Amino acid sequence: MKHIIKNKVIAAARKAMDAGMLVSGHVPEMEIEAPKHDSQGDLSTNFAMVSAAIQKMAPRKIAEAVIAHMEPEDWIDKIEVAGPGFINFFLRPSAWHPVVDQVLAADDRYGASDFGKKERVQVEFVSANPTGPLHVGHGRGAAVGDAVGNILRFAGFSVSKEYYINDSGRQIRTLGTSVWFRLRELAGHPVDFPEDCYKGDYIKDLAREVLDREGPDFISRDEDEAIDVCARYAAGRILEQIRYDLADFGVTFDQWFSEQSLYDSGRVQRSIAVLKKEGRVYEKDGALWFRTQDFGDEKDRVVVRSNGLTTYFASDIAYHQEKYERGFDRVIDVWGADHHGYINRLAAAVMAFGKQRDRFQVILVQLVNLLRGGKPVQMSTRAGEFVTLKDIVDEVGKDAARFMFLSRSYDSGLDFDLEVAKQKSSDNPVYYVQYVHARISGILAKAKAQSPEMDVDFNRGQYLSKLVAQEEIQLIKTLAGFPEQVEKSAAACHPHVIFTYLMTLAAAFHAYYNRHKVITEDTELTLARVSLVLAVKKVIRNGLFLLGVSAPERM
RNA sequence: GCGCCUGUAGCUCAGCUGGAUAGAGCAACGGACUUCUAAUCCGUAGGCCGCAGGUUCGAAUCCUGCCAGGCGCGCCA
Repeated sequence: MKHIIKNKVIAAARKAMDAGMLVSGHVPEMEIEAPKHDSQGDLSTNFAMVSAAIQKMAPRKIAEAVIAHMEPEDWIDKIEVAGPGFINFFLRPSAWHPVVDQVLAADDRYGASDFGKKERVQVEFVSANPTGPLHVGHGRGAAVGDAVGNILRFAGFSVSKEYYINDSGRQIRTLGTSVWFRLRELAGHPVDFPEDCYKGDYIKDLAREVLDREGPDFISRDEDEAIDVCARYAAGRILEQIRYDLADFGVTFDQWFSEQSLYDSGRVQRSIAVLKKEGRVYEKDGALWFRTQDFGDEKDRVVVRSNGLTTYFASDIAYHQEKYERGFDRVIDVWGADHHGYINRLAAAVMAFGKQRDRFQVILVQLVNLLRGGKPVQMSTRAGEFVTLKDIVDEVGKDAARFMFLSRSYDSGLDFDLEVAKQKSSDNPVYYVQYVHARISGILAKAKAQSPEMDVDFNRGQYLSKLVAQEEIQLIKTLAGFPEQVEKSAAACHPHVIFTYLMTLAAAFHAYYNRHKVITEDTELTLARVSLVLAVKKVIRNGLFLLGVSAPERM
């Protein structure tokens, strides 16, 4: 509808110019949008205002000239000039009816587009160290990364979702040490458990498993070797659990990428060699420094420590170089907000490898405030006391958790109240939206039962001219807005745009539902309304799908 | 001190690539179930858009400064 209006405006402007009422034929970028108030019509354009400078005319004069040359249409009621020069279009219901048909025809592709032009995008998210279970913060990152991937894919990007496994380095070693100490405890050797080791109960479980597998003689193994065995076993098991928990949360990846593999393949050393060759690094105090300041970082960063070990940064450089070599046009990393200090140095690395800055993007997800009935839930990672993602999914369910995580912009901190997420009421947005889907399913089932000859699933927008109620037109207008919202959400990588849209659509439906019966005595009206609610059902489902939330037939 | 994020109704937040009279949910108050699911709806009330300048025909939106909160500033990951 918007581009039809836009074309009409352009055509009218040309005619106005031919008639000598406008001086320039130049058509600037204009907006066609739905005004906030009904008194301002159904659609509105700022064409006259943005043309004022070019035409050297008052906006309202331009608007009047354009309207005067507009071809009349039977679906346009009237066109007005308003405010500083807006051109407002008041449409008849027939203008909106084709939308229902479009939704039904496109079905699960309604809202999809080629906006991304198949650009290859990698979205890397979660990427938690396999040293312990995923916690709440990881949950938000997982929900965001997964939804961003879904949305970009739907908007025509070629998307790959990836998990980077930090299975190398000191933390894994610490994990091994933690298990080893607990294992010795189990075997009856009193130990002084180190302060910097992982303290959660899961470490004890892992120690028990290692002991069972390796047998009692394991205790007398060389400590260095034993820690290594513990580390490898524990990391493997924890990663397995992470995969499982993510799958339960509805998150799957196209690729799991091991940090260790970058070392094994010599990739890290090669990247460092390239930096050396290109003079990007220098030695100071026995360490090797990367001149990240040349690319806008606040200070240079160490890639090889004076003890000869590489830093985490070194493998990250190699990893990101490898991403581009795999052919991705754009790389998006989803990180917790506490890692923001890391962006500039990695961006420097990307630029050092000759990539444009905008091909690397970091989505910083702000922290989650976990509450229970309004009161903060106390957590201490050091003491190993924290609420895991699994705990949350077990308590409130996957759908409620995901919807809650995606309800706000990730730029803002998020209050996640377990009590609210569990409530089956209007306090809980997920049910508000899912309820629409379930309600419509109920209606369609009843319609089918009453008139078996009416095949609602193959309904193709019949008797749509019967749809004239204000709530019906409002509902169709909202349906018409979905593709644009998907595009907006994709362009900004903001999943909450879809959340907000779904809430709006749900509200429009509930308002309609409470005012009008779908199944009436009038067969034609009933068929028209069945088409309409079927279209609503499909759009709700498509939107929920993008957020990774299910659309239930019954509640 | 420096950097990133945030500041909008009592609370939680949308709106931020500039547009008309700033929106939603919760909480408060008053209504609607003989109905295709009341997990819903309708109404009322609630605002120096943190403060001060600037740019603009027009600023919650862009720029600058300040104030407040969160996070970060390692040869850790």
